[in-house]
Amino acid sequence: MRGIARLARELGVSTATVSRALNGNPNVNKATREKVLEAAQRLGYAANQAARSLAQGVTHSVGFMIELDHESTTSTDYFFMGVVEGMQAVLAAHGLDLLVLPCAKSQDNFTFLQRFVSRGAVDGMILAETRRIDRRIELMQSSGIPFVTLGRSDSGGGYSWIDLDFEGVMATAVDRLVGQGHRRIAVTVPSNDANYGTIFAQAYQDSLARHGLAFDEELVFPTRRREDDGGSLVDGLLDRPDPATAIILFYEVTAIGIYRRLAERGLTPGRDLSIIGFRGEESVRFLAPQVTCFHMSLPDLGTAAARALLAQMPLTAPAFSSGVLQRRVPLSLVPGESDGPPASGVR
Amino acid sequence: MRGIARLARELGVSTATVSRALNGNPNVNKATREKVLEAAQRLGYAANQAARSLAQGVTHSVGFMIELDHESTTSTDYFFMGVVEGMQAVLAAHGLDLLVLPCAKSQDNFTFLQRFVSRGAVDGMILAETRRIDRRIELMQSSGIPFVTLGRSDSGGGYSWIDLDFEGVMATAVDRLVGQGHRRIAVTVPSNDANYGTIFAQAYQDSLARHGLAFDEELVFPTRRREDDGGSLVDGLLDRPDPATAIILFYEVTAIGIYRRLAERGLTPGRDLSIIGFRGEESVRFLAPQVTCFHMSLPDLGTAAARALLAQMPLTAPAFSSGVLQRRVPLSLVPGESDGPPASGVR
DNA sequence: TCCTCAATTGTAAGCGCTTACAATCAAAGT
DNA sequence: ACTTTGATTGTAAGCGCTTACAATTGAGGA
Repeated sequence: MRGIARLARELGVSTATVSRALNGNPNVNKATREKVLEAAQRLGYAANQAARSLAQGVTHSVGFMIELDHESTTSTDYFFMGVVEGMQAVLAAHGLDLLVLPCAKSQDNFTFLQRFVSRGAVDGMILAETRRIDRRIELMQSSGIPFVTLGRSDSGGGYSWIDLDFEGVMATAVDRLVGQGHRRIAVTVPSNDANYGTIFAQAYQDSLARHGLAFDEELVFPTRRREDDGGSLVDGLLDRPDPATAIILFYEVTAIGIYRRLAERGLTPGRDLSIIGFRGEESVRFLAPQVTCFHMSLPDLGTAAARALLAQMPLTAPAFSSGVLQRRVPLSLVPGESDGPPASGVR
Repeated sequence: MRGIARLARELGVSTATVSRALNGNPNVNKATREKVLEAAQRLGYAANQAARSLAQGVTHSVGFMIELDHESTTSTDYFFMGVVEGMQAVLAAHGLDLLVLPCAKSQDNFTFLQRFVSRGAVDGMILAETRRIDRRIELMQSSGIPFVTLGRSDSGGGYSWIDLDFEGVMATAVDRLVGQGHRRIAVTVPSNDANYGTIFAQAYQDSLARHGLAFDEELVFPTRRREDDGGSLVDGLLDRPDPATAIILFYEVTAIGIYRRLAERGLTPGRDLSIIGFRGEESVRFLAPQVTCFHMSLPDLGTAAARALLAQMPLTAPAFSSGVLQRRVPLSLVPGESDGPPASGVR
């Protein structure tokens, strides 16, 4: 005999009483409860999770599905760890376990998610790297399991998401550059199919429009998260009749290639070409002159996601707030020396 | 009625037959099996995980416990993600789910682990960031659940671990430097309590001894994973009667601070001070001259860990190989220009 | 003294799935 | 024609826990 039954026999009470004592049910004599808890402690007892889930119909755990993809932002340990830290803290405070579920890039992410969801392995789900069109969202909606996405998508109806405030960042960056006198502002966008690329590009267009600046498709450069892409970029920017004087980078690492090529051409970042990075990354912290970029609290992002999820979970949702929550987490500008007024005689 | 019972009724067979069909039990008529599979597919059925685990006494999932610590090695660029990639692939190929379990730094990691283990939430466990003395190992051993650690420890008896080949790296680095003519070789070691610090330091001593070089405690510098620590280091190295001419870095980022300070002193890396980094990190890839360092395949590390675990799991263990597996994953030298013969007139 | 009621505990029916064992049936053997 | 045998399916007993409901007990009230 094992598990709760063993405890029950040991103490001469029924399994029901043990269960109640262990679960904080008020209908247990105080003395009995203590006896049970003591014995549980002594025997190193912990309720079997499968049995518990089966009986309760609830797992007390939420999944965080991530995709293993070198190219993606969320796949850097730093980003991931930071976000998870925030999530974990909030969830743990509500008695929920966070299970990070890594999906291989080669694997179909829809099927992957479906498995966990339809098997009832989690009570809630957080999805990362949302695509512009993402079937996972409809899947989650039809499953009825609470979920939140880290990133917006065009799929599905109203659902909860947390995203970076790309619009705010872009507006701030463009405002700053325009204020410095720039008129030809280029931008890099991610070359993958994550939705943030589209959003970033759109925000760029909108910001230009707000200043009455013309949108030139040739100033939009799809780049990968590799520093090398910075080199050719510089040539593309400058070797044209109407060169750009500033650039906003989605991936900050691109700055490394840019700096290098600028140096080769005898040019100086911040003077001959103004550069603003999106999210400050560690690899770039050491560049001189320091890249002007935006910072954010990664744990806060995780916290926000976890909270949005909790708001939908029957167990924890405060009755009043259970609903769709959509929020853009702001980033704050950290001025460096990589931007400034455009050199008059460009080139 | 739901679950398997629903399917059974729908098809006019017993739940036992459905279960057998779904699980690939050979004692099912081929036609029946197809009928069942078709219906399952059509109705989007997937077995409830809790029920399955309870009945089988097995979860088909393994945990990978990590600790959330921004400061540590692991929180850099792409360590965990790479490792997880390898693990996930191997485990998935054996029908096992990988659950990454993040433990907050503030949380007691022993208790954290104990919860998952004693509740029977996983069939196997992989532990990261092993300490020199690590109670988790005894915990796992007494639990009887198969486990592997990423990193060695002095705790427990014989158990499976996978670790980096610190000894090999150190030997190669020292050999190389000595070959170039260096006699005063310094080293940085991590200032935290993870076991790899001790191992690295020991390997350093051993390698020196092999060359008959004296060990000087003053040439061992505990450093954090911050580039800043490189600066003071340079002064400590050079401003002494008997300056060091080379240094081996545990954290490669330290090179950034070193380069900076060397430049301030008008000195050149590779000429005035030879530098060899341990594991090549993204943040340092861009330094010029390029840092001589070691590279490894992160996924291979994960793969090795997963395999070592599988060898202990009754379901998957090939009868012959179920046992303790201890392996040091080698790294390969990637020569840069940060090392070379010591300048004759040092300083 | 008998009854009511609240506090506490026990009984037993599941939760959804697996699996040992029994049952059925048709093909094959004698 | 009758038994044997293998293939296939059904029956039912759990897996360890929760929980509705019934049972017990003692205190307080009529």
